[in-house]
Amino acid sequence: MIVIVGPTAVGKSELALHLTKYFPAEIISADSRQIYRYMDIGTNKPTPAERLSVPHHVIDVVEPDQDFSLAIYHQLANEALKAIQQKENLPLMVGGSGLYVWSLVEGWKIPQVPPNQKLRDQLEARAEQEGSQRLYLELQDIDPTAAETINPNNTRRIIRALEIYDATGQPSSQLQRKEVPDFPILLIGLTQERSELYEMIDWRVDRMIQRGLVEEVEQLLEKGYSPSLPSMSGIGYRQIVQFLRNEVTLREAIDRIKYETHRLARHQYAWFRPGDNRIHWFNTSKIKAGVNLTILNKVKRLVESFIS
RNA sequence: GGAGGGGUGCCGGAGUGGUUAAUCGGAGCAGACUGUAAAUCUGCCGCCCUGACGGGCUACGUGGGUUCAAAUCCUACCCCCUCCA
Repeated sequence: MIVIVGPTAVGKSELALHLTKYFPAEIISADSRQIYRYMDIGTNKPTPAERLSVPHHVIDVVEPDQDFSLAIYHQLANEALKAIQQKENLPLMVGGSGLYVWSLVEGWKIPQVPPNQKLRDQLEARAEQEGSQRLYLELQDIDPTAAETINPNNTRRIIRALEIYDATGQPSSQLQRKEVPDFPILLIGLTQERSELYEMIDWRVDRMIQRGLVEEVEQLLEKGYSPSLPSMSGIGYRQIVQFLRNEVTLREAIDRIKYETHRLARHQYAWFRPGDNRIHWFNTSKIKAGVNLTILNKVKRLVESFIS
């Protein structure tokens, strides 16, 4: 499997599409937002034409009001992977959702404990009243290892750890395993100087507006999707909803989308570190239109030697 | 021409004599992460020295002044905004 990682807007998809011209590849998306149907512009999904020319997996897999999670992603991506491998095509994973990427690349075994909404509501209410510290103390008691890595203020993660204990009687830290995949993986990372990346992001956000992001959000609202859904809380959607409710001007909404996307890019670097030597990094700084020929050729050679 | 309001750190915006390098928000920087992950959460954030404690320097439009002490009071000047004409 080839995996292309990096922050949003560096040109991962573009590079991937170029590669599919030279190799019989199919793309597996590792993007936590492109999974939602009807959310095309704001998530910068590949175009219908692109998706017609190359099979794309794990895109448009759920309705905006359906639950999604790492575990579901893990399963879908694994199924796609097996199917591609059976066809003897080259699986090409592309995406910026670090959690999703590493879960596959490192072969995480995710604790099979689906969300227990009743328990969650209950614990959330308690956190509200008694403070998350109280829950944290309980977690320390039953799962000290997990408690060590969870901040006492991070109610959401405390609750999940408690939820796992509630369901299995075991500390979540005991259930976390890795099973390294039995096939070789080539990791390619794209990076770019920070200020240039921010410019690319800003440009792309402006284009999303031109392409009709506001209308896309209006349509989602018309279809009855609540702004409080996780899907609608994604960057671009949340801010446009605020604009449509007259809480901010369009100008402000656009600025916020840009800033939030900058933050997203920074967070993505926490998952894909330029110092991580498992990743073959390519710097696209100073290159106007994303991926240029030099980099494409280098990557091509790398892939060629990898598959031979 | 007349009346009034205001100039604070990258931006917005508190603060009206000392405990203020200056609440808070944004931006920026750094980090955690195994069923919400574009989520949730954490740290830093004037400059210089220090790993940290701490120390030094410069700061609230500009120049004077009052005071032991001023972003906060007085004064002159510059600039901005609103209303009336």
